[in-house]
Parts: sequence; structure tokens; C-alpha cells
Amino acid sequence: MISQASFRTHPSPLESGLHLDGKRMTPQRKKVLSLFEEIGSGIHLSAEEVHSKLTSTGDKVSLATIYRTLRLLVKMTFLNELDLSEGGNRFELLSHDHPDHHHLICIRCGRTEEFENNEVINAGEVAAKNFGFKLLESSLNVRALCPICINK
Amino acid sequence: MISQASFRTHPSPLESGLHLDGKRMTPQRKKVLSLFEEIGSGIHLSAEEVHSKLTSTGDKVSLATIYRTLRLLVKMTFLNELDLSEGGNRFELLSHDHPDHHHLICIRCGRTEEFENNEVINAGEVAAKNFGFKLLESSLNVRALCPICINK
DNA sequence: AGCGTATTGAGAACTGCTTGCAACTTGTAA
DNA sequence: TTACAAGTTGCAAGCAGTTCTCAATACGCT
Repeated sequence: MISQASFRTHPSPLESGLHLDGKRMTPQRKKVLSLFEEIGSGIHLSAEEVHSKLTSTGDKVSLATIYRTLRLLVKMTFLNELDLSEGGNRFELLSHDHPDHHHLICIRCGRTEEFENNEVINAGEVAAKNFGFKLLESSLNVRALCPICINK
Repeated sequence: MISQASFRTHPSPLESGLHLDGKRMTPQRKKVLSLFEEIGSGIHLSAEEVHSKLTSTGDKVSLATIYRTLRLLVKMTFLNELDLSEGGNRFELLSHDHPDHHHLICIRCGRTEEFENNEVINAGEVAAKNFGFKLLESSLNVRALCPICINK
């Protein structure tokens, strides 16, 4: 039998983060985070999409667990939650080297593009400071029509 | 009997806007818009809040009509729709002298403050142009903790 | 290995919002 | 004025996304 403990593997950031808090590493949690790591940062999935991507590869995870896990991963700052309205929130891998990024959304077909702009980030920081708020996250959502949808 | 037509009142912008499009002026529509005009621009209400404010003063309007009317008023650019997530969208009077404004929201107690920043607006315009999108609206939402909620 | 407790799965429940339809209004044209 | 077509309302049912309940299961500490 191969023992997990026979050679000490580095605990992943997810695992150690969980343990710090009395929480546990589970296959479900690992799978959800891996999925986001595989597709890379900058791509957003809805809870439903995460669920169907995982179950389509034979894994069995319940939708309720997906929701719970997504919430957890957001709180642990592994994921970023976007609310582009129109049918559910979306989640993406939070890459800590990029700062917040912003979204350009076609309200008709849902196509979204990302961009970054330091002045926007800065504006959020200044506003928070002026009102004595502690900034958590800022998101600029630009609602627009993409080239294809303009003529519909 | 006092006749409505005995002296010609100026049709309101709402009324003429409606008529341009074959739509009709109804007491419900008037009440919803008046409510927003009374409380002034910069204050956001959820559909539920609009409903309870109207019904609490004795008026009878169904929630479904509130939703339909809010959507209509947004399309007619009398109102602005904000999606600050966390339990429903909110609406506010759109004052056309202000351009888009941005929101600083306490995610714990819901307190929201507004601010304006032309660079943010500009960033949205530039991004839309770069991707060939037609800009409709941009909104910067800064999620934060207000001074009171920071220590909770 | 054993045990306390966190976590999962399944489905019911909830929330915010939309829709279908019959009854009712509005605006217009006679 | 009146009459009538078309827009609008209210109600209740429906829907999508998300959360909750609780019994069964699995982590991980000792």
C-alpha cells in the first residue's frame, strides 16, 4: 500500500489555510480549486458551470457543495467573486500579482472582456479613505454592446 | 365635477415619453416616479422598498407592477439601476446633470456612499472603444467596511 | 486505530424576479 | 361623449439561483 505520509508532500496553500482555521481538506474543495487553476485566471465560471464541468469528468460533487466551496474560497481569497448581474454570480481565480481588474460586458450576449486601469483602482482607494471605509475590493463593470450585438 | 381636461396641464416628461411610444400613463407609473422624485436622486430603493413605501401610504400597487414599472423607467432613463448584489437590485433617480456615479458600499450594514471620478468614467469609455463595444453604462462598485462595521 | 467534529449529498425551502391570463383602463377616433 | 382597441394591472403560478436541514460520511488529531 502506498501511504500518503510515507513522504512528506508540501501541504498546498489551500490545505494549510484550511487547517489554520480548524477546517478540513476534502477532495471536493481540491477539485474546485484545481479546476480554476487549470483554466487559469481571467476566466469566470458560474456555480452551475463549475458543477457541470466537474460532474462531466465523472466526479460526483453536489451543487450545494459547490456553492459552499465557492463561498469559502472567496473568503480565503483564492477566488474572486464577480457580480455581473443577469443570471448568477461568477467566480475566477484571483491572481495576486494582478490587482483588481475590470470588466466590459456585453449585456446582450454576455461576452466579457477584461481590462486593467490603475486610475480606477486608485479612485476606489481614495474614495474609501475619504469616507473612512476599509476597502475590500473594487470592481468596475462597463455595460455595453459588443460589435456583433450592436446590429441586432 | 372638476374635469381633468378643463384646463390643459403640461404633460409631464413621463407622460409624453410614454405617448411617443404608444404607451400609457397610469396612476401606478406616476406614483413610482413621484416617489423617487420626492426622495431625490442619490438614494436607492429596492423594488420591495418601493412597493412597501407605496402601499404603506394606502396606495394599492402590486409588486409585479413595481418590477414592470421600474424596468420601464430604467429603459426610459428616468431611473438608474444599480446592482450592488446581496439581495436584489436597487434603483435611483437619474439626474442628467450628473454623469455616472460610483458607489462605496459597506458589505456588512449596507451603508452606501457615492462619489464621482471622471477618470473612472473615462477608463470605461476607453476600454469600450478598444474592444469595439458600444458603451451603455459604467459603474464602479467599491466593496468595503464602513467605520462602524470595521470593529465588528 | 478510534473518535470528535467538519463536511457532504439530496432535496426541500427561500428569494428576487418574471410571466400568463382575465379583468380593467386609457387614449383616440367617431 | 361614447365606444372600443390596445396597453396595463393584479394575482397566482413559475423560474433561476442560492441556501438550509439533517442524516450519513470522512478528516485529521492523538
